Amino acid sequence: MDRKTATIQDVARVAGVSTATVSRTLSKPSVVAPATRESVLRAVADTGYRINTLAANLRRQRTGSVIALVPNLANPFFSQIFAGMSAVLTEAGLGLLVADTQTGTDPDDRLGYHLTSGNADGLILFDGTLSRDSLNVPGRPPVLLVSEWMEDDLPSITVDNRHGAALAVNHLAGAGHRAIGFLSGPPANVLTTERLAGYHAALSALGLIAHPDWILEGDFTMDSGAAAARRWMALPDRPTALFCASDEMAVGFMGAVHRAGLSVPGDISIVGFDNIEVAQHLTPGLTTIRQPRTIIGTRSAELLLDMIAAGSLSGPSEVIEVELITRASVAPPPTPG
Amino acid sequence: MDRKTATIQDVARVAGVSTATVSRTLSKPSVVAPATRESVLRAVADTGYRINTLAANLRRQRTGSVIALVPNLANPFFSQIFAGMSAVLTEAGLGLLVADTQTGTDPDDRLGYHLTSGNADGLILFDGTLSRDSLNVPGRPPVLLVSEWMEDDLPSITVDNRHGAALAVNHLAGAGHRAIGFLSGPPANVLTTERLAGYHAALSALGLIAHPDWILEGDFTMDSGAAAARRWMALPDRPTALFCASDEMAVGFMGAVHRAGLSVPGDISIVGFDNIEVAQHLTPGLTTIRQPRTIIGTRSAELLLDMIAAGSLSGPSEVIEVELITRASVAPPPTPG
DNA sequence: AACTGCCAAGTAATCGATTACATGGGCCTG
DNA sequence: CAGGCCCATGTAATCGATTACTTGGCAGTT
Repeated sequence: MDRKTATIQDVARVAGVSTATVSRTLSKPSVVAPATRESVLRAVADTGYRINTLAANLRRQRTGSVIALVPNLANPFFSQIFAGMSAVLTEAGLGLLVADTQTGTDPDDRLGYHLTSGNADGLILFDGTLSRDSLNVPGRPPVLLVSEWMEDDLPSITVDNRHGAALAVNHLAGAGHRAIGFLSGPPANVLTTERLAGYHAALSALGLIAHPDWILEGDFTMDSGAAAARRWMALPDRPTALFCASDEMAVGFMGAVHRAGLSVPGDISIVGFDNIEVAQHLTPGLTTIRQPRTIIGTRSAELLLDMIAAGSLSGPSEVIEVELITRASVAPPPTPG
Repeated sequence: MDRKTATIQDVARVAGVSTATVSRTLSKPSVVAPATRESVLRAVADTGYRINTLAANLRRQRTGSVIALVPNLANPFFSQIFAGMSAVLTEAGLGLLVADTQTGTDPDDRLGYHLTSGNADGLILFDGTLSRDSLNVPGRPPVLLVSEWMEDDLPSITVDNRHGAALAVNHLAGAGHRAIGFLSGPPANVLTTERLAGYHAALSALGLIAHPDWILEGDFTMDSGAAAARRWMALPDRPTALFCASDEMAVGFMGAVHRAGLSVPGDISIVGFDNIEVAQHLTPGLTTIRQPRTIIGTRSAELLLDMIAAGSLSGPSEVIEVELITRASVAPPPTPG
């Protein structure tokens, strides 16, 4: 019936107290006398009062939300991370706003916009292609860098990409492969450079060589994996095993190989990275490096909440461990001849 | 340097005008004299002023955001829809808050919370399992039901599930199949009932019968698809074709069939529903019914924006067409003997 | 009885914008 | 030249909470 919802004034009137008392009852009940508290709570129930977060946040100089800024919202890789983040943030009374850097104009502008808009108490940034200079804005909220970052002092959450690459390479070598290729992401991408570095390091440690032709370039998408497969098949001296920097590329690669009448793992063994859900349902099942995405999400939210609570732009960084998941896409190399 | 960001007062002082003029310059520039406008804009630039959305929204009695409430944030099906929604909402100056109904307690409570919290100017609801009664709260914002709804007068966006099912069945029948099964979602789910109805209708129209054993039950997940495959293989009289109510289940089904040494489409032809990205990279490529998810997202946002602008709880509903995508998972039935 | 101290509750300033209404100057018209 | 109008701008109330500061009452102490 009542179009407008009750305000704190209404509750105060009904309970016969001041608005200050109502506010206190709701935020720190311990400081109000039990009898008063009860009558306020009853008035709240009677009026159907809901706190107006906007007004509260304005007064408190906060926004009540955190923005997750991803390169591309349509990428399902993030959804599971969002779920973890959302659970933690909701618990803390914060909302999760999502936005991507591809809508509209320049990605760095988008970041700058969100940093200065004052729409968030904190930002979680997934896009490693953004310029670090964009973060130099006065009065910006705390920012946590996730996944695609490395090297510097800004608070971040990453996974151990080098170790993951080493796990993959060692597993392939363990199956008997000596010609192990790498399907990379975009060259400038940190995930690419880290996984590539891990790949090289692991090969050297094994005394194997990395032929430059064996490094194929993709962009993490399934389509780019399929394209890489066509290049691989055209190679005069094909590697017998391939470590793919993402499961998506591995899926595309396998699909294209099959379509060409070749077999995985008969003609080429494959290890992916991520452990996306479909990996275990493929034929053959995809051996891969698991990234614990829910944990990445929850830890990100937790670290950011700490920074927000501390009112600090700096905070700890964390490296999350990865794990080899063995399935059927790896077998000994084909016996020549 | 300055910890605090500039307020409208600062801009007014620098420009030598009143705050009203600054506000007007920013919101409806046409009503202020060009000279004044320019000096205000210069002052804005000089001070680095950013409008405080919280304060503006409080005054305007709106929140500046829309909540998308999905059953499960981790489900990648939604991410592409989010992308479409976000693009439209951002354009309109609104933020997209995401939340799921699984975190915390009772899903209906979660919906109720978001309806009354006053944190959103509108809600987009993807969870068809919620009770419609939950929407009966006074003073709630406009709500648009997406995808998992049917039948009533509330504004909604759906796809033509029956027609999609008919496309699938007709395609299978066209390849020569007479024993066509259906792999459903949860029985109570509207998508299930609609697609099942379409399946039955199409079979009748073709003069084919639907054997009850040929209706397998899943829950839209890959795992449930794999489980269904095991039940299918145990069937004394297996259908030679299967229409799956989701691509995810089709993926799981195909995987399990292959693992058992049978072949798709050699032993069974399959049509999915959704056209998820991986469908075209599977072996064989999955024939499926495409749902235009980006369009679902953009249209949802547009319809909701209309309702918000009109200040109305009601609005038009829309049915979005689906399309058959032909790939290699359908072939003529195996010749008996 | 007077004084001190403390606890619960009230008063009112404040967060930063928007906007209804008031004002004043310039121009046009008769 | 007086009257009326309009346009650009200023004044100040307002959105709905939080919270620093103040007040008043009661208990305990001497």
